[in-house]
Amino acid sequence: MTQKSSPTIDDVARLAAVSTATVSRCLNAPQKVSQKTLERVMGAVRDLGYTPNFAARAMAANRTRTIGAVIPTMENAIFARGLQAFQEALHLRGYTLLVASSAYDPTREAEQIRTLVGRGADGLLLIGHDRPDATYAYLSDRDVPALVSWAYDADGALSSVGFDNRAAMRGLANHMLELGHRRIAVISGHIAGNDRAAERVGGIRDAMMACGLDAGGLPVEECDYDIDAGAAACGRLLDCDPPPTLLMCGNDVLAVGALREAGRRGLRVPDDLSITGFDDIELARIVVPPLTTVHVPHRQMGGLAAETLIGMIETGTRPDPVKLDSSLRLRGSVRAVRP
Amino acid sequence: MTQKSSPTIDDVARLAAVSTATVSRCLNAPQKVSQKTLERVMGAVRDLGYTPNFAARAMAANRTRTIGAVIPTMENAIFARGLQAFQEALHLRGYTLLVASSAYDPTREAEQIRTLVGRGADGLLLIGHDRPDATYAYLSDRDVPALVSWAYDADGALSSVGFDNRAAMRGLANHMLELGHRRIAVISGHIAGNDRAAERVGGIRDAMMACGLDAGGLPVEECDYDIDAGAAACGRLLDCDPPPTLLMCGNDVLAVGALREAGRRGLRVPDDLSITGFDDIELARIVVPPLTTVHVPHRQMGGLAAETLIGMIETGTRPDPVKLDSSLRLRGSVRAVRP
DNA sequence: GCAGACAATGTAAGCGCTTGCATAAAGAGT
DNA sequence: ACTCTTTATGCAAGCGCTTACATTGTCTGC
Repeated sequence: MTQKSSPTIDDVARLAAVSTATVSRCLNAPQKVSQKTLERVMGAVRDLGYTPNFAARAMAANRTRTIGAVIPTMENAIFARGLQAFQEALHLRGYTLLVASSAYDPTREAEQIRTLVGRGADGLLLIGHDRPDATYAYLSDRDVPALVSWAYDADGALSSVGFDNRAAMRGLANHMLELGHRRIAVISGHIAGNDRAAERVGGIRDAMMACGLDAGGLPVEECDYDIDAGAAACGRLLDCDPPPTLLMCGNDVLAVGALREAGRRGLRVPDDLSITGFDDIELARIVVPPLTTVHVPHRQMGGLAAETLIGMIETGTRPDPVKLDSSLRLRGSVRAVRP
Repeated sequence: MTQKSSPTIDDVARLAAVSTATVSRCLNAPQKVSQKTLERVMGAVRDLGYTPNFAARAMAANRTRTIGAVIPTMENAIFARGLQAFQEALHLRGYTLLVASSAYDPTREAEQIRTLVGRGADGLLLIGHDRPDATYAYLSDRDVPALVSWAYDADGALSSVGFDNRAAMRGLANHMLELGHRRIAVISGHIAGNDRAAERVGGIRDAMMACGLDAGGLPVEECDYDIDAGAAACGRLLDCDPPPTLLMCGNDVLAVGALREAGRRGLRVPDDLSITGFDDIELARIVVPPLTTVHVPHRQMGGLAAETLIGMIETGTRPDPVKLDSSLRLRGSVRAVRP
């Protein structure tokens, strides 16, 4: 049914009156071929509308110039944006991106990794460090270069190009403590299997402890990373007595949910309740009031991750981990506590 | 460097003491193999951690159970959502999705189509009908099943599973005319090469003409599909004298941009200016005021497109086009004109 | 004019899988 | 007991490309 009549390299070779080897060289290493032959062959390629068969190429060359990425979800714009930058950088170097998502499930992640490797990915980009040993064993068995992003851990099984989630959230929490907030509650994504979520909550605790506060009593609601779940979690936290003056959320999506729930209850943000996010997606600037959040350097991270991973693939070396800087974005969703 | 030691079908065959043909059958047609052999082979597969090599498989079988989709952009959540549904439906049938984006550029779209076909896509999903004849010629040359979504045209070169953009926007425009709006302006995405954009503007003109209004004088600003461009276009239209009482936008993203610009200028929406969108993405319900818009049945469309395309691939028939219904979502961003 | 070096091209062996066909084994029917 | 099915398995030919190696042609420099 499919590709009834796609021209093959043999057709091109015949039409240009050369061997298939020469056609292959014209496509992959033109400098090895005489000008005259090159033109003739490229003419034949054009006339036939020839496109090399990817599978055959992958099989013969044992590389695909394809890189796989397994991200937790496409739903959150922050990953979409980061991948966009990653993809653009790959494209400049002649690589193609294959994306799969794991829905924050380690089992699915392992499956997706296998699929991508089976599809011939020359290297992999993964998010965060927290995954089963078996997955790491698989990667090292197969000798597949892999890089972690979105997190930074100098001692991880894989090298990383990311930022320090803990320090970033600590910075934000410090700022909030300076504004006088003491009744703090947290809405976090599920922490199991998600080091970014764990580190962010950890950063808040760090800041509280440095202030001499009891971080053990910090109310933390874990939920899925979507607006409705964020709203529900916000509701549960607001029902506490006394209610918090500040809600720190694991990402902007949860914060938007919290904002909505606060509005539904007639609370004014930031006068009655301050809310913070994390990621700095476009949404953070569009909601009313705009969200105070942590800006994640997604473009820089994507670009650098691409360069680094390509380096690993082409030179076979393990790179030094890179820690990028995040920064605070102070906007209207927070204010100081009334004295 | 890559896949130093991935086990092959030969390794499995040796370990299970059968031929490679039997291993292949265990994986692809288990009912053709005796229970005993099946178990032995599957055990070997598990022990070795064997994953079939995709490229080899594609080459030998000349099909990949992969479907390609070329969408205008990943940035707009409406495509992301629609693809999500498409992908889920494909997955149920054992197919995998490969996505590429064209940035609304017909040349890039043609490239991406070639790439996907070169990668062995068994079929393609494309958005809209407006593309060069050469692209259609390529597809029919190669006998690649392809389906159009997001638009409906009974006479298109390809069959479609979509909705009537013109009728949908006409419905919204009718409603706005009933509310008394007469000074209407439009913010549209670029119309060249984009039948959806063209049809939506056409739908507004239809409604106006049916009301006896001069559709020729309708101010239309074309711009890129992003928030900033929408805001800028909104600014240009508001500078007209007299300014419009209603801004109809080609999609929700543009409408959010318009909303922002109106706010920046101190105009109250909907009291001073009504604004409408199109698509009904999540954002439409989150902005203040929430957007009146047209709900696109993206989930239904994605699911049905998947079924239809798989049908085309597996039976080789050309299906009847399907027209789905869109519906209005009336929210706070519009109000009747003061008498 | 000729050895030596280099550039351009061809030859052919796979890469890891699927599948048509041949073969072998096991029942079924008479 | 013997043939005829039916079922399970093996054999081996590709699928369309890349690339190591062999071959041929073209200059250099002496």
